[in-house]
Amino acid sequence: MSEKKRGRPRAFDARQTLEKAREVFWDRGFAGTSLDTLSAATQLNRPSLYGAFGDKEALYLDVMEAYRAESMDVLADALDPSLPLRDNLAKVYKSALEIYLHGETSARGCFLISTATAEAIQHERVRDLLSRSLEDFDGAIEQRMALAVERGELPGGSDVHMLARLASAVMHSLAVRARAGDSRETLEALAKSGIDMICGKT
Amino acid sequence: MSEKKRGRPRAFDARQTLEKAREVFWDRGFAGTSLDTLSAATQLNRPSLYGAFGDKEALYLDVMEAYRAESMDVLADALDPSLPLRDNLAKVYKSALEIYLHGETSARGCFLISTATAEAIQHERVRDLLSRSLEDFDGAIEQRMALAVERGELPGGSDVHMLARLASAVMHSLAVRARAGDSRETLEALAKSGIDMICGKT
DNA sequence: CTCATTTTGTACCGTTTCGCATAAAATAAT
DNA sequence: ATTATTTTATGCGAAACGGTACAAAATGAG
Repeated sequence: MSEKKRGRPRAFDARQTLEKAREVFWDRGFAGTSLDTLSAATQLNRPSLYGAFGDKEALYLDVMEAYRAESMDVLADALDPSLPLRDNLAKVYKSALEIYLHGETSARGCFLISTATAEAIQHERVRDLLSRSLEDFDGAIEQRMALAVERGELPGGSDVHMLARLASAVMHSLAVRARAGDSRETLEALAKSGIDMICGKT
Repeated sequence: MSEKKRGRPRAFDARQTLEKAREVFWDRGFAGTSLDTLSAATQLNRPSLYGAFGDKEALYLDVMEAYRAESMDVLADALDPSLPLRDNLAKVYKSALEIYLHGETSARGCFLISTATAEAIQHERVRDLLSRSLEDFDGAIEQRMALAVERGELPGGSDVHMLARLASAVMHSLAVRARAGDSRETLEALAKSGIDMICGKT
């Protein structure tokens, strides 16, 4: 690791650059973001962007992948098996809303649902990465729910496959509604109802 | 009505033009669609588009509004109060999937969720119309559910406000997943689980 | 020091973009 | 027929677009 490379050293951090690029894509979408805007936001001129990430689609895919990976980390955290399933779901929705409700002019919602869906038809690789992201999310929740059945937190014979996808469905709705401008209170109420519906009303 | 106008008559039908424009926006998103593409799809040259609808954003808003209105018609149909609530929801999801799963290269999902969310931050009027569309949808379902409580289809004291929003949440998820490429079978299974969850299992 | 290698910054290229100016065409009113 | 009015069609123009060529700058290797 970290063998010193030969030529002129980079004057930027790739990770930070991806974060800056994500901010812009998040607000304006993929097609709505120009390389000039990206260049300004990242403080990198276009040739440097190309050298480091390739063309605009490749950069966008990198940003998507980083978002997916971070989301899975946050999810894994929220699904801590030492907590009750109900608390797990509450943490999942709470951390999601923390992300969705952040934004400068208006709440930005989920990066993938708000921007990748728009490109999913024309850009197959975007669609595939979006699809994989949704699957991974469902899978992690399902895994935790399977454990909940073993422990008796959920009734034996529960369809954890579908329960997990319903839990994700509530998240998808939170994402869309946040982007549409719904208030935090409204969204928290939906999250709470979703938990009650999945785990039983106490 | 239909008083003959003075000048040269239009050689196109505004309604059909909006439908053609919608196809293009649906596949490519708002920012990803150029006026040339719209012009080709609608068989109208740009000045005619401008004369009839205004600029690209105004045209997109017209398309959005038409989609919203049609969706509400389809929804009203599905919510026919002479049917059981369970059948209503089944029709709602079935008719939604009919729309979401149509597409040339890939399933297009919901026009609003797939394309309007991307623009919602930068274009306030898009965000507002998106928000109103979601509210109207929720409201229509809630109204039907209130009736269901009166009739004893749902337990007395049911929180129809939240139940309706959970029913919508399943739809939002169907929309996102359809756009991501999920199969019809997968989506129908989610719809069925959603109905069971809301109306009770059987 | 010299050279190879990599990144940076400027400047540019060809294309596409949105929007409009202008004139021709088609109709109703007079 | 002439005029007023509206739509159509061609085509322009300035700006923005994605992408790259090229030279200067900054490092390690020899």
